[in-house]
Amino acid sequence: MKCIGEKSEDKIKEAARRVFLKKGFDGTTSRDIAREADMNIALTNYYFRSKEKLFLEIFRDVLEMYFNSTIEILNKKIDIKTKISEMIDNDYNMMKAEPDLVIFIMNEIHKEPDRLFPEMALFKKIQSTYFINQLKEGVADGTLRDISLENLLPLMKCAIEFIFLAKPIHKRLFDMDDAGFDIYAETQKEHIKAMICNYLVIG
Amino acid sequence: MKCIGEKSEDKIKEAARRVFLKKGFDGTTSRDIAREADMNIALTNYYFRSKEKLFLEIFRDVLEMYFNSTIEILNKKIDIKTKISEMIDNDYNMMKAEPDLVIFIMNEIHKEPDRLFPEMALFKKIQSTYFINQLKEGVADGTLRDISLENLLPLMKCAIEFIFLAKPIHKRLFDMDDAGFDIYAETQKEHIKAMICNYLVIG
DNA sequence: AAATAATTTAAACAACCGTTTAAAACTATA
DNA sequence: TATAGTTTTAAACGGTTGTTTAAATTATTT
Repeated sequence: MKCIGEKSEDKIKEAARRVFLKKGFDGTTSRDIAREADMNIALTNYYFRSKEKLFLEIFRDVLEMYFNSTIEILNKKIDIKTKISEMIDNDYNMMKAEPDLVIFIMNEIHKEPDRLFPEMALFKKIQSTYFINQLKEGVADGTLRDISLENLLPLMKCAIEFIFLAKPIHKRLFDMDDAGFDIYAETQKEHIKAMICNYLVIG
Repeated sequence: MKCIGEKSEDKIKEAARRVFLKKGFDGTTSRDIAREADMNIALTNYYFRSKEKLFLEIFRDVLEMYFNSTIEILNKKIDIKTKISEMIDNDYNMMKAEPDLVIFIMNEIHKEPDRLFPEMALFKKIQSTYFINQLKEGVADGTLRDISLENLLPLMKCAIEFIFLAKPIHKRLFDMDDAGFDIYAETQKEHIKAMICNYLVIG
């Protein structure tokens, strides 16, 4: 077997991931992928049978990557304020490292909700993290405001992800370049941390 | 002139708007639009010259619609707590009436930020609303927390828009049907109102 | 080294894309 | 009612799409 450099299959998958994330499924052609991977166009189908199959494989990976770090943090045995701060930092770092990831997920699911969801396992995991107990206990003993996971989790995610989702709009709206946006995003991060803790933790 | 029913030009534009919002520019074919409008395929180019020109016209309308109601509310002469509540209600109603609108805007801009922005006029309008004065005054006399419009405005928008943007995910994640989601969204709306006012208004 | 298997290639496939054409059908004016 | 102008039509255009083919090349096994 040829072992110089990556295996062709992986090269194609990584190239396809980049192109799909940037242009979406509909905006990506087989030839785009082949060009990005610097490989012959027939190899996509040789290794993955079809553009659709390749896409589904990548989408599953991307969705798992999106949720896994969140689940990990939710399960940490740390106090709730620290956990919220870590969650938001984690989201912030993810959006900086993979700015196309969330808009890609949301848009592809929006266009065709049914075909894209994997087995329930991933979702069950979120429903049963240690964070849920922490929240329930805090609400029971009166140290935390009465709020469900369903409502709290999106509050943690939305503020950071939203400004990155609408990054071009915010840059234009508030006259910022990329450096200015970075500073802006950091400020936003601290606001949302303070705001949520303020609201959630009583006393 | 034939005056029974709508004019063909309007019929095509409205059909195109529906299809574009649902499937995006890349996912929409000229034949999709013709079929949705129940018209011959050549008429799209007869009235709008090209798919691209038709799209740009629609995109401009949609972007304006998105911002105009926000600007209107920001300019109202009402107290800041009421204004925040109205802003969030307005967003909520818009997301219910036009669930495809925001993800459409964000995704199209994400794919090609440069070509899609109209003249600066719309953006200048947001920069100079009455809300800005309200905020600055409140910060100056110590009744409001020190926060910029750039940071506050997205906080108002993100919570509601985000859960609708990720509606299929949230439905799946928390095991809700459409009725369940509606209740959930209403709860979220009240949380975000309380949370922002709590954070912003001192004392 | 010969034979077998795996990989890569250029070329082609039918189907579909956005767009154009030229004739038909329609409306308005004289 | 004849004529000019507008709107609609079916059919076709060249180009691109995802996918397949069969031959060429490379790697592995005998």
